Amino acid sequence: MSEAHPYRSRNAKGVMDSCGSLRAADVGRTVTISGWVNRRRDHGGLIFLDLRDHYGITQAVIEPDEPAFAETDKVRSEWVVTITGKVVARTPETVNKDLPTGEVEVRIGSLKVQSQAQELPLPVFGDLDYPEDVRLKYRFLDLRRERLHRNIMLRANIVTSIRRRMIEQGFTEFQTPILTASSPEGARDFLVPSRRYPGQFYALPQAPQQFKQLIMVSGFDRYFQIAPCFRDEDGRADRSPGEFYQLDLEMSYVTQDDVFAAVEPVLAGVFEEFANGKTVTKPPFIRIPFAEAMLKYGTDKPDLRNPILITDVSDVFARGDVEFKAFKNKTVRAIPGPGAGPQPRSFFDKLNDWARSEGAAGLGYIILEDEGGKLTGKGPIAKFIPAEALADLTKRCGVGAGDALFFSADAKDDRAAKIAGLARTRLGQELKLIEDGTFKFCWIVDFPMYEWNEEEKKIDFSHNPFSMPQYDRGKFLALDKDDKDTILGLKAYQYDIVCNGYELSSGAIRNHDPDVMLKAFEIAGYAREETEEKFKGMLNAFRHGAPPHGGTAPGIDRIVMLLAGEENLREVTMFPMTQSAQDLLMNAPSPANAKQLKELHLRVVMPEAK
RNA sequence: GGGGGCGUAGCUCAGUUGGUUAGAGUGACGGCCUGUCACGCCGUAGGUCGCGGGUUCGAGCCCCGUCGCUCCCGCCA
Repeated sequence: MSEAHPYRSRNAKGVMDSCGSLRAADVGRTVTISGWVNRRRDHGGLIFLDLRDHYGITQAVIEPDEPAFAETDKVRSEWVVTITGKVVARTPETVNKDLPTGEVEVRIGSLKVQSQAQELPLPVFGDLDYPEDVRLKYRFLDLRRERLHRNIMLRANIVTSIRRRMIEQGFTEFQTPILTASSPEGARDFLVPSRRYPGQFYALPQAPQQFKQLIMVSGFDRYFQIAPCFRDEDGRADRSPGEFYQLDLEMSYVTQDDVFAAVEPVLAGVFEEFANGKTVTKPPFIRIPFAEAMLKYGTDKPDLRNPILITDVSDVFARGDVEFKAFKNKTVRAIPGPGAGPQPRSFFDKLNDWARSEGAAGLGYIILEDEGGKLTGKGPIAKFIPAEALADLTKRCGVGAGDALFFSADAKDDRAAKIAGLARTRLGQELKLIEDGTFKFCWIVDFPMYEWNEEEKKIDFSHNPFSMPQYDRGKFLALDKDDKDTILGLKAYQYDIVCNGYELSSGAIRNHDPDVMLKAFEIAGYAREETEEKFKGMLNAFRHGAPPHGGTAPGIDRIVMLLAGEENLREVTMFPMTQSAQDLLMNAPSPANAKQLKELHLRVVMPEAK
């Protein structure tokens, strides 16, 4: 303790002083603290500096007859300074109750400028909103601001909590390669050219999928990793372009229920820890089969805070006494609008316009009114629906006088379901029915193994090609490519976790049987030799004793986004790219020089100008 | 790849039907001010109205193209 520290002093207990540490108990001490000048208030004779660091804000003050006055007079916002001075108590009327350090201030005895700041493109002080490109280019300034700084710390704390909870559940963290092989199916890969093998490429992992399965085959159990995942796909508000993080996990000798039982307490626990007063679904989370989700919610990621439930009413419009031609021979889904009856005509017109903009033919509706104790329908299509049919509709959809009922109709089931789902969300928002202050979890289970690709007229994997089909092994191996209906009806041990309308996690019980795997890929159009070649390592492993295994991979970024109350991943990512996948701070991507290209045996062919 | 929104001072924004010299707040700079904590008061500087083209006597405003950011569709096993 003999030599003074150049930036930060310590108290008698050896605890470091900072811009957030000083309290009334420190009055009388001489301290050294460093930080950014958050704000400067010049009273001519008297200068106040609010000094800010990671830990907080402390007011410093100096009077004109002090030796350090001239130096203090020079400093501006965001300069970095070190001050040494005496901690004094503020007079009662000058205490700032909004600051934890507000009972004291530091009298500047000496001040050293460590770093100056040019005029700021983005003020750190204040909480105004600024353009995204400026925020990204000057991310280091944005990160100094309270909101982002808080979000990033929240993220770090959440990740720490997840690690602790996983380890407490008996999981072990393993690292997996970043430079690996490209895999077919799925998203577009990022490729890394090989210097030593001309014309050959590594790929960045879209997820450590095959590695975690190999870890299970290698005899380890209960793997997890906060894993970076790379996918060359375009961004969305809830999907970063290029890269993101997953809580990747895998377990051996487990059923689907075992995976659920392992994951639920971790997610529920971490949400409860950071929910900040919001309620969280208690495990076990309810399980909704995919088909039921598509019917009742019109999506495989339902927001259960929205009380609206969709009902299939195709049969009502198929009845002989219902003569509404536009709905005949179509899938018709009814979406209740509780309490929407009194809304003005413009409300219904706007919804109809919106539905058309989503590609629907429109959004039909009837408004339900009480006419002398009798429930009647009003609106453009009400006249086509006789009383008996109307009674059936209202009973099945659980609506009454004062409510409205909307209809999504399409020749194709999935399109009718999708529009109904969008309408459900929109109605929930417009009618303010979405419950606030809660995180509602559910599992979506029994995803279809395959789906029909209309464009290419072929069968595709609908989700994860490594999932185990829910089907008798012998019958599966005997399937013919022409058993289209059977194949498209197959379900997989494939499941998602959904929270408040966001897909948080996707997982499966894996297919660890090489014969079933070859068959599964064959059905999706991959020749056996092709599958052997693409998954050589994994198939080989499966032929040397593979345990049944399964897992899932919750998205870290989305978990943090939900807990931070943000609606965009960039608000919880330290150094995000733009939606068009550019890093404006580090200037990536950028051209490679001739030497680099030569070493990699690459030549650039620019796209032709339009 | 496609559709919508936005783009005016360092920053946040206003800008009428197309009409003289494009404004305000904030920040910067200078002056005044001893208890502020969004300090206050006075003054100064700061603009290729994203860029290019067109219509017009005249364009920040209208038209076409283009660039950037963003939201969405496609895509995301």
